[in-house]
Amino acid sequence: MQERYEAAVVERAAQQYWQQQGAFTARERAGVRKYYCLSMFPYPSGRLHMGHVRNYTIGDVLARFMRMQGCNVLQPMGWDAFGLPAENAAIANNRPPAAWTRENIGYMRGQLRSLGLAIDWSRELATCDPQYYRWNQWMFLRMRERGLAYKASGVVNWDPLDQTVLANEQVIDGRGWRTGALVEKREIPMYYLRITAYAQDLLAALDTLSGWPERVRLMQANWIGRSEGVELSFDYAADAQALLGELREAGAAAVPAGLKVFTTRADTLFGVTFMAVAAEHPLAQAAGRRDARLAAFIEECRRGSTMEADVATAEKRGMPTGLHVRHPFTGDRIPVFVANYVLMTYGEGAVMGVPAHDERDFEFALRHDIPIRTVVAPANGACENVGEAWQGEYAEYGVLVNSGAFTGLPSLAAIDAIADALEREGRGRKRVQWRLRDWGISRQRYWGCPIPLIHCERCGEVAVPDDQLPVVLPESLVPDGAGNPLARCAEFVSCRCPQCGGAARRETDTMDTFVDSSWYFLRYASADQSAAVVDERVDYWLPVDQYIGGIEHAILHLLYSRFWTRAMRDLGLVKISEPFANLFTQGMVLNHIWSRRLPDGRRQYINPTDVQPQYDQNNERVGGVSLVDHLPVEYEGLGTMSKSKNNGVDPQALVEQYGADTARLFAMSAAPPEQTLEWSEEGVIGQYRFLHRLWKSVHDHVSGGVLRRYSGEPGGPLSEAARELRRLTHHTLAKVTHDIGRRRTFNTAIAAVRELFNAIGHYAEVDALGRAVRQEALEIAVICLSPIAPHVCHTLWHELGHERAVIDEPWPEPDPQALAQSLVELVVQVNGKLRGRVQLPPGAKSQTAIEAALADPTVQRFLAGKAVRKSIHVPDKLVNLVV
RNA sequence: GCGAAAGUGGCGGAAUGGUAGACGCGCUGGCCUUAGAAGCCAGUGGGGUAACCCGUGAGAGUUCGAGUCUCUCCUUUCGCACCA
Repeated sequence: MQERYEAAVVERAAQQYWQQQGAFTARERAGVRKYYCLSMFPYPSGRLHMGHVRNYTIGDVLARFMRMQGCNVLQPMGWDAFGLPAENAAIANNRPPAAWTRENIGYMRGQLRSLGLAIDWSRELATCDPQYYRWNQWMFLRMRERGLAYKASGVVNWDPLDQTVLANEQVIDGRGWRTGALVEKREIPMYYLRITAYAQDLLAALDTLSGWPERVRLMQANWIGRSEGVELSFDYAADAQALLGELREAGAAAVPAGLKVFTTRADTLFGVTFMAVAAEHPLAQAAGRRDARLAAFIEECRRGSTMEADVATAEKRGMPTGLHVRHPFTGDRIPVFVANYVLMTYGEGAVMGVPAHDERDFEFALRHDIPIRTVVAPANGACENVGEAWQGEYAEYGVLVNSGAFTGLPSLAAIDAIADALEREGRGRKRVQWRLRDWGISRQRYWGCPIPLIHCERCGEVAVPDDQLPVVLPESLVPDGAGNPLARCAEFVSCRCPQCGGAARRETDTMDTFVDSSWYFLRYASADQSAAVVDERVDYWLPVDQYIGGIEHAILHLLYSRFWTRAMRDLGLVKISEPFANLFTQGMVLNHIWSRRLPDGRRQYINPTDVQPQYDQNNERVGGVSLVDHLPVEYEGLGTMSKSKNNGVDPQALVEQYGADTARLFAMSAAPPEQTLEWSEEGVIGQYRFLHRLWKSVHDHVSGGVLRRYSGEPGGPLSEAARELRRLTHHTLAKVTHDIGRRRTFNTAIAAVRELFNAIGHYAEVDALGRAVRQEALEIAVICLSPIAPHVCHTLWHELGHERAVIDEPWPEPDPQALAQSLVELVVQVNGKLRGRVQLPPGAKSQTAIEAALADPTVQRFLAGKAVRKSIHVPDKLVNLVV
């Protein structure tokens, strides 16, 4: 055996072996438990980043572990290849996105291979491949036939200079990223998928996803946002009626009969003192037509981005329309305002304002001098103070006051009574409101899957017939940032109408890339099937047994995939409803951020590898010096690794310098996988050293001759040291099995193996029996580590005298005999504080344990003169004496 | 703004409601070496000669016992529908 560990040699040999054996090619096998292990596929951005390394290592550890547990494992890989970054690169390099994307895939595939992942590469797919996206188109048309896909108008970010639609990411502080122009909201026609038809199912089924993190289920439930409430209509007062009548005569579009709102707090109805409508609301638009100041305000609301975070954090502003509605019970005139915080996309685009019982309405009322009417009092009777010296709103449920016939009812009963009364008069009804909106999939962008529709002047909108699919995206175009080059590509746009054969125009919008990623996990099961989107093999492999990906996908991607799977189920294509049985959400990878301000005011970010940090007396980074130009740089704290902050670490350099096993070991050991991981060069070196020591330890052991591991056969009694090493060996095996298999805490599994390894280092028995015990300890250490550092363990396993590869080794069971102990230590507490320890045989009775505890001299000192009032005994663990 | 999570030594982190700080990084001392690196041994939360005392973002509460459960607050991170 070679004396020194050489990562490059070891890793090349192991990877070659796996490839020659076709070790990770998966086949359907009856009677064997299948395990479909999937990490979210990468966007081919150019190079792997540490987040990828973390993601794919987690998946690989589980895949290899489950294989050794006897499962038929499938671990595939593919490319989420359509998207915006390719267009940005195309603009920057003046090259088509296709070329850039395919080059990146080639490079990153090599990087993934160098990590030694147990992937079945025969199923590789890329979403920009026409043989993949044709099925996007095919399924879109099936959904359209069933009314699951439809056309409607939607709001987008519009750059008035570039005359182009911007992604939210391209809006920076309300301005276009290239032009700096103030972004506007603009309505355009687009296609939607009716995800809301599945809202109830998507919400209810969250309860069945026991293999998902609770927090993800909560986030999805909140996102879907079911709320029960009352929809009611406020009649227009004379002023509003007159205006709307004028408009009607002038031939304006249909104007609704009353002002409809949705509220979860119908019990506060008598406290309504104003109404607020969104700027896009028809009533606001109507009022704006005769009031220049109002029109200017509405115009102002139109500026800014469509992002909800921007809308919600913007200053709450409003302006009266001068119009009024009538209260449904009292007939009071209520003024209508236009407000920038009312969303046209939620509910009816109008809300009733109850300042006394809603925080936002309260602030709005103070600013606009609107009366505040208390109609709900706390149930404990302290109602007389409410409504006097106003400190703030009372937003809780209570008992109704000043509410006509409903006065005295508790809130919940009042909601029912008010809903009933409204319904009798035909003014309202109870209904469920969802926060979830239908999924707009149209993108006015080039590098995506074409929407398979044709616009014909005679026949209208016509579907591309199935036998003409796929509608292939021309790959030679180069976008320039202004509009969609597809729309300027005559060969693509001009076509024949499939119905009438006349000249027609092809739809040039492409699909949201979330469409591509909403079903790729199904395609892997039958990746070579050219006649159908999926075949019967999908029933064997699906659902995914373990899905692994970043927490940032907790809502959108996972919800869209759940929806898409249901849509496919209802099209009769798959039998499952839920695609992912178990979900694991990994944390982000962080690194320090360093920057400095350039003379022209821009901020320049310096890669942490090029910075020598300076620390204050508390050892905190306060600043640093660039190693390149020796000028000072400022510390900005930790942040997720990103191109924009220039704080990424190139895994390639890491693999070249230390090897894939070290990179994998570091990614798994530095933090629990669900939490953020802080990059640390020192931490990497620590793992590298560990592999060297492990190698040397095996080398020193086998240089004395390889022998069969101790397995409990007679051969003379074991020494105390040998028994202790065996106990730790099997304890470690049990812990690693539990930590990888159940808890998924790879960091503690690695720590346990290191503990075992430290004990092996201190173990000095040299006779045959003693060496057999060390052989056993080393073998189990290697097996335990093999899913995480597979290359070095592949070689070490052979060196320990095995023909069969470690990946084909069954995962061992801990030996209960080795684990048995003759004495266990119990902790003794007095009033919950640690005061002593006693040794007892396992399973000692409470009385025995308490007597032993009382006999301990330190314990006695703390008990002196006090009576023991109570004693708690936790078997084999602890005694607590209460005095 | 709304939704979700996280805060423990100098640092990353460990701890089924039961010994706070496993394991590692860093640091200190020693061995080895011509020297350095690597390696090996020992030590390493704070205070105190010691017995002990204090310590898990802040404040309350539940409990025999709280880093862990509950509430309030503070800070940080993630998501908010056209980044993927």
